[in-house]
Amino acid sequence: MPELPEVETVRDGLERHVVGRRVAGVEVRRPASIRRHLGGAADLTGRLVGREFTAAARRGKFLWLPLGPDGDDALLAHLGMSGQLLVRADPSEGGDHRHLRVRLFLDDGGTLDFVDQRTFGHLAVVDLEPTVDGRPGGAGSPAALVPSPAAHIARDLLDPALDRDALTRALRRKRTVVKRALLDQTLMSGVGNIYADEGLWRAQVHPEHPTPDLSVEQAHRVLDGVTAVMREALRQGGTSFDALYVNVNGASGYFDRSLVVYGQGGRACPRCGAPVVRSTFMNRSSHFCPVCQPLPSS
DNA sequence: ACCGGTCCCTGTTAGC
DNA sequence: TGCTAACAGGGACCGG
Repeated sequence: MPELPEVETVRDGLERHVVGRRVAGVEVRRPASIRRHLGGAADLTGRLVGREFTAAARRGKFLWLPLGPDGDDALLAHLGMSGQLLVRADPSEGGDHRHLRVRLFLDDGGTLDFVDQRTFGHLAVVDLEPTVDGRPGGAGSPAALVPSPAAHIARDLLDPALDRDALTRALRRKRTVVKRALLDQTLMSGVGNIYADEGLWRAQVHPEHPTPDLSVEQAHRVLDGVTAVMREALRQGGTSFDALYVNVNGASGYFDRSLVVYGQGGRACPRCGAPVVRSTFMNRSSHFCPVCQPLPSS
């Protein structure tokens, strides 16, 4: 499932392979994949054809490609849990992907294909608006602009413009439990179920540790743990599961081999040997070591 | 304003 | 073998 490292891998691929190219046509095969674009397929097509992709930007799990020449709007993409953006040089070679939802024809004969099996992802053309702090909108963003539908999303843990001390304070002010806070995209963005579990294991903090009870040191450890695991995943090209996620050119990441707790229920904790516990929480599964990550005694 | 619960959606897999 | 149910989960949305 694409979280920050995977989306950043896609962003990097788009920057290298799509920026500078122009849209020649749009084919929407599944209207639900553009459900967030008010105006439908015709309007989406009208706002894309003839426009040039001038950059590839990202904040958390939101990706956008600013459109030239004006650069005050952008193609916004969210990959959801199974979305892929595949660059193809010649779509007539080989068959279309089974879950091809939207195809953008580029002016040099290639395509940018949006493929999404589970359909939580979407594309839209949206206006950009100024960031509240005047800093660049996110990774790869050349301007202090952010897509309107992503303006409520907080900066992510790898963003140089992130105020880490303010985030630590905000985290401890929350009246919830730490894993829920990690997944709250308005507090910090980019963290999903996988990296939340891995980061909490590193920090030796229980997923249901109440946020107000986190010491400053624990809060730092949690943020550092999540940041570190995402950086390592990014270096390895993102996590991949059963080929659902592939990067912009179709190459799978391989960080899944390095996962310590996620999906490892019953396996021995590499730190202490106790069996990793899998529990259900927030309609999601949580994985943690009950010995290394004890709940605080209240 | 903040918080927690629900639902959306589809393909795969486990279990009877 | 064939069916059903569980499962995967980001984020919009809504009620308290």
